[in-house]
Amino acid sequence: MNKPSIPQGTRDFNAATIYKRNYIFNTIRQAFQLYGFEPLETPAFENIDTLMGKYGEEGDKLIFKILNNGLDNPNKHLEVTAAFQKILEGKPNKTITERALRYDLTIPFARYVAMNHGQLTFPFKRYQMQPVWRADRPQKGRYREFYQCDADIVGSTTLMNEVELAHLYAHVFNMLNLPVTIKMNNRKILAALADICGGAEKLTAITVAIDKLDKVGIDKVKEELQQRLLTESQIETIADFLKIKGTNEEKLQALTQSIGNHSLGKEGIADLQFILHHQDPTNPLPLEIDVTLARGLNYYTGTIFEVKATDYNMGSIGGGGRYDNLTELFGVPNMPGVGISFGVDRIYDVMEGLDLFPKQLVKGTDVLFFNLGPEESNRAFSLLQNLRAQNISGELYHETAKLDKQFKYAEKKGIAVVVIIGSKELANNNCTVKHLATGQQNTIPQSELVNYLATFESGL
RNA sequence: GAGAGCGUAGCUCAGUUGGUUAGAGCGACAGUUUGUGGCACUGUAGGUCGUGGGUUCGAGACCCAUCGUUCUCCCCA
Repeated sequence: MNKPSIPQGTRDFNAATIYKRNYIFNTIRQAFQLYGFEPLETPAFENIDTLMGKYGEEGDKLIFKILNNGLDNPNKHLEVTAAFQKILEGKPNKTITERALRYDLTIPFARYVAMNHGQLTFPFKRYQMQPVWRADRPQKGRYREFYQCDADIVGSTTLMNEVELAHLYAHVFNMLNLPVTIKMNNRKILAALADICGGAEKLTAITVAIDKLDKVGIDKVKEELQQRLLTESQIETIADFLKIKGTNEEKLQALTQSIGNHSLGKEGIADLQFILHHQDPTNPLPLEIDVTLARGLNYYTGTIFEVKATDYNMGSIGGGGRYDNLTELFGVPNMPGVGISFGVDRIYDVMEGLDLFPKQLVKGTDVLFFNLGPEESNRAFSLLQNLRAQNISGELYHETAKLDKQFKYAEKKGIAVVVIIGSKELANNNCTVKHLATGQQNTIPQSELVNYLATFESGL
């Protein structure tokens, strides 16, 4: 028999990991609710049409497709064979696959809004915390199954939404004690730049190239732009644009000089300004204008966000932005929205790497009753049930065994208190309660155990 | 989609230019006179060296293939 294994890019989570993950989930969920978002859950898989074509060509390749059932039906043999031929040509079709695993939470949300816009109260603010799946090559900080936590606002164009989301980002990372930079840019600025440099159709080419600036340097970016058939003067304009540095205010000024005469550029700059000016100047958010920030998902139209941990080498741990026409893809126009996403798995990796998790997250069972014989354990069991009725968690050692063995079990499981009922205690109707961390122990009447532990527990 | 590294005990890893019966630490289990844990000591179990082929008198080591895994690029959270 083969050794058991799990699929590439997936993980099992043990108790200690889950406690820590839940710490992150709970922090994010509380913040979402604090800011007035309501929960939504959507299916793990969607109709393949819902997902395909929404994430660009690369994205389509990374969608996990689900094979249809019944392909082995002899009556459909010819049809299936022909359909499979199309798959080999790179064209998925419904004979072979008509469902696919969720790739992110934004598109399923847009699909939900399009289906239910008649019943929803706008602006609709929803949060969603569910796993997504990508057929990517796993590596550091990259998994094939991972959680996203999204908050989106649809049905409203006001920039106050962006302001709220920027504060929400800052709030969560502040609660997690995780230092971050929230990078911000605006697609209108990039669109204006593209327009000035040879036309809107060059937008994707330009954004892909300048997004690489901090990785490959200015010369390589120029090279790539040359290959993408931009003229010398256009490339120089872009190079000047990329030289924009300094504080956010300085960047805004430089941007105004560079593309401020262009109507779209002017709008983009004003948007950034609005967000930056709506914060407490005595306690500013870690916002940073980054003119090279582009983000791949092609449905963004306005503000774009990306969060990076400042003290740890990891890709972005959050991202988002404004999209004006997302539900139009599903036949419902005029539904502008803006949203952000938290990458829980990467946040976990960063916090683990920086040792930022609080120490007391792991809390095992409260009490272990020792098992020192049939009658003794019988008495212990009824006392245990009394404790459970008072919401004090406990267990009885599963069999009669030597004391040191039972002590070791309690220790390994992080149990704080053991209750010993042996022949002496049984005869005297009392019990010995020992606190493992301090080694202190008291012998008390069995009837007082619940109260004793209740006051003890509240002191923890 | 492109490239690189690594697969030896449950875990982390040694293993010399190819040379007898493949080792350590941790963990597990048992014991150190059966009512007090962590420490220490003693002992036990656990490996067809990822898999298949090849080179060789001889392969854990060298070669090829294959599977798994980690990392980088692409892209992304």
